[in-house]
Amino acid sequence: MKTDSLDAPPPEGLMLPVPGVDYGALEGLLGYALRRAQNALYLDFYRATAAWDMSPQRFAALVLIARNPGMRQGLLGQAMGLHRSGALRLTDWLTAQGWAERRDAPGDARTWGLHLTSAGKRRLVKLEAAVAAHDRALLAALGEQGPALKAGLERLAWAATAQSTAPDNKPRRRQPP
Amino acid sequence: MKTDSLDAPPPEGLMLPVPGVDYGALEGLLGYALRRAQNALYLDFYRATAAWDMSPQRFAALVLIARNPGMRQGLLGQAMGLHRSGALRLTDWLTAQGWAERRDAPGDARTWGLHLTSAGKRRLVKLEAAVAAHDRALLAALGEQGPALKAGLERLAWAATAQSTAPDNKPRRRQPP
DNA sequence: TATTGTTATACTCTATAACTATA
DNA sequence: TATAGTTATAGAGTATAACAATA
Repeated sequence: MKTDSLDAPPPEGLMLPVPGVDYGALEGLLGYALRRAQNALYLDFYRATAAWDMSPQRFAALVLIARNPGMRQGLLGQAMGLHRSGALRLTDWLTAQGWAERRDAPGDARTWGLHLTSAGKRRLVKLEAAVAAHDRALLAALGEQGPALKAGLERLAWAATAQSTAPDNKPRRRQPP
Repeated sequence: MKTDSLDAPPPEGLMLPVPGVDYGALEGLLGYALRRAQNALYLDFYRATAAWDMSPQRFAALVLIARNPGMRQGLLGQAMGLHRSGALRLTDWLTAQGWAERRDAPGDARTWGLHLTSAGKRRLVKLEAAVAAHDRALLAALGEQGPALKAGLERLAWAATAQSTAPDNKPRRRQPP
């Protein structure tokens, strides 16, 4: 199951409109506008977190573990839309870098409880501040329409979910060649 | 240069809020809302284009080539934020699948002119209709705030670009280990 | 000397499938 | 029998670097 993805390397460059190129139907698409915005946001995220070896996904995992100490690896994957194996690799990286650690979970010997290390908690404070500043600057640039945009994105996520999970719209994965 | 990316496989699952999980600072971030929306939109794009072996990126390339017949491979990459080698692979796939073809470009013997094949043009009509329907349904679900959302996304892309390319904010790529 | 496209290679992210241990 | 996590493997997408041909 492969294709065009959500979590990939930071883009080589910006998807800025190139003068002289006709974008045709793309200009009118909400999906394309979303893609362009995310492309730009990703690049700015990497810039804002240059002092850490961070990615939007890793950052989200750190926040989730911080706020839900002892959470299972599988639950982390579920919250992030990842397969179990993806959650494993992500957790491996976080532990290897000293951000988090696996501890025995009470009750079920099959599972780990994920926790931030002391160093991880300490480092996360500054990292969260950097991400918050990056996000705040964007929101500020949008002026009074910022909050409406965020609300709109949340509605959009909901609408797309409803549409792709509707009973007569069978979900689909990419076909093998 | 690797990490978390824009074009990767369709996500395993939706990034829906999981009951009982505390999302902490993520809930307030514009960037996280954007990510969630794109996750859902990607999944719905794949559903809507199930009759083709399509991805948002491939679709964008097809539209660009259709509207700019004879465009160079490098220009395609530039418009899509891709490295030359990425544009090459993308073009290889489009030609292998019979969507497009490389023709000699007049004037410069180093470059190709990219064109849709006749079959590609024919197939693109239905594909564009399917994508447009998918996008229109989302826009409809947003009601009268749809156009504002699209405009907001365009402003957001602009703001993030301005922020990451500001003179005192040096752009950055992920560091090697 | 710079640019276009190519080749070869490597890395990251993701998924699938089979396996182990536990429930 | 089902679930959590693991291991091993494969595939897609992207990038880097060196190269040839052309400008």
